Amino acid sequence: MRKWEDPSRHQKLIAGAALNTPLYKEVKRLLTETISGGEWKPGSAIPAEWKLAERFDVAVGTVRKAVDELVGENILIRQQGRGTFVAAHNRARLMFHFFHIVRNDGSKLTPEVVMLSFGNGVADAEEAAHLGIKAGAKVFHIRNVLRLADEPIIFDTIVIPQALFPKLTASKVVNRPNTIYHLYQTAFGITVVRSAERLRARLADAESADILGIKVKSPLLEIRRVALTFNDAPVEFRRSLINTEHYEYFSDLAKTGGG
Amino acid sequence: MRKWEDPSRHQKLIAGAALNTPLYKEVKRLLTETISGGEWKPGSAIPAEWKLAERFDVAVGTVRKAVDELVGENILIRQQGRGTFVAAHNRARLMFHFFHIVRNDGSKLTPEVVMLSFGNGVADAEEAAHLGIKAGAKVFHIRNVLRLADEPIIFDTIVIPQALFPKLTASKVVNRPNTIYHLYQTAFGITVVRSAERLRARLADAESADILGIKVKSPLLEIRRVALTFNDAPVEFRRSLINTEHYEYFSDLAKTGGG
DNA sequence: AAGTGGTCTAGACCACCAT
DNA sequence: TGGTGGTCTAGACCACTTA
Repeated sequence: MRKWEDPSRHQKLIAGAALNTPLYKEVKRLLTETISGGEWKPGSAIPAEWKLAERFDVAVGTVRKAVDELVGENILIRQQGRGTFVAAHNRARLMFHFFHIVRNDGSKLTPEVVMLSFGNGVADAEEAAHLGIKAGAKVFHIRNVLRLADEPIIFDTIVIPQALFPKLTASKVVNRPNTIYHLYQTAFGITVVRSAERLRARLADAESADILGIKVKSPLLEIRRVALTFNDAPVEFRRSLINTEHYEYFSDLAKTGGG
Repeated sequence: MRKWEDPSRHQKLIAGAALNTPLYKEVKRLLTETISGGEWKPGSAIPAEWKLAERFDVAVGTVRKAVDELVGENILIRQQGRGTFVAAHNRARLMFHFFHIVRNDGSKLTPEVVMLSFGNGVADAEEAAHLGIKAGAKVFHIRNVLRLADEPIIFDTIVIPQALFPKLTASKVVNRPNTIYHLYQTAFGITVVRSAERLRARLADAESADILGIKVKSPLLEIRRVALTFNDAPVEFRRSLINTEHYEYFSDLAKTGGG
């Protein structure tokens, strides 16, 4: 009997998943687990598709469909002729997927990050809700100012649970050789895969006006971002205040799906 | 000779397309042309996949890959057991893909649209640039206030080229039975398929403060949206001013690709 | 030349919908 | 019961990278 003639192997592979789960969804889940479990490191290649097909005892086409979705979610990266790689955080990736500020003329600049403070603290109600932890749980608060073209444009407050980032110190943050998401990934094994953002307009208070070098009551764009890892588990809550006099936030939706 | 043994038929189908264009991209282009050309109307089913495969002389899998991308771009809608349909504009579609305002608690309300004015005019430099027309070209200006929970929250100014919407009148806009994008689609054959948005914070001037029932110099979120049809051709430029005291703009990126 | 992903084909069977 | 999309398989060949 050839394998596609055996109706039970599908259920065997699934082993506890919901009934009627497509095989490729199950393969996708196994791939995701293998990545988040650390068997394949960020930046390295995963096995060739035919090897994965053999390992999971499915057809190559089924593996391809699973990989297709993970590529669409920016978790894997395909390179024709080279292989398929686990996405690693670097400046280019951060700028492309997580930095949505452009100058009025549409050009995109890389910000210079200056840390203002690093502190131990506890989560307030809002922070706790966004991070899926209890109010009062220990967190780190990191405040940065982001400079574009030598002007302070963005005032960031980052909140992360101490439980996820044990023994993080200010010096580790300041002396990181790469982006902070790269630090999360390499030092704590936490990969940020997507984010959800909420935006509103507000007036600058005394502190943010001082930091951004503008007048009190100037208009500011406020972004609240929750950064998520696999299975939509929250990792970081970030509040950004942006002086949009010469910069804008852009949201190009769709365009993800096709070519 | 079986058809997959004939290496020339691929180039035959492409007929002038760039070299090495994948077949499914060509099929996608033909599907898009057939839709925008009006052979298949919004809301109606397109032929079954095996019929399309026969019509284009390709395998069903190739048709599926082309349709996959158009589904990802919200141009086609698949319904298992029923068929594949050309996406039609309606309230649900508008709310899901083009209305990104939620209440602070995350709930989404349907706005009540009240038209303030409808006028002939000419495009200024900014409007012309966004619409891909010449400054001074004739446009319609439509101003609306959008009410949520009986409060005026959004002040919209819509700019559309008269060349694309000949003989549009205020009464057609006011008496439309459905959304304005549905009107574009049914009365002018123009289907909005996606949009690109830029956001910033600004202070309310006298007019917007009056319309939104807030104080002058209150903070407002400004959205500039360009709505696009097939091949990214611009259709509408819209400037929205939003009172974000109790409402927010949300941007959930990714999540498009996978499930 | 060897290895990888990208495309294309062909056909089986399943799940769902309308009738 | 017939028709549709959804899944899965199997295998061919192409395009690209690396050595």
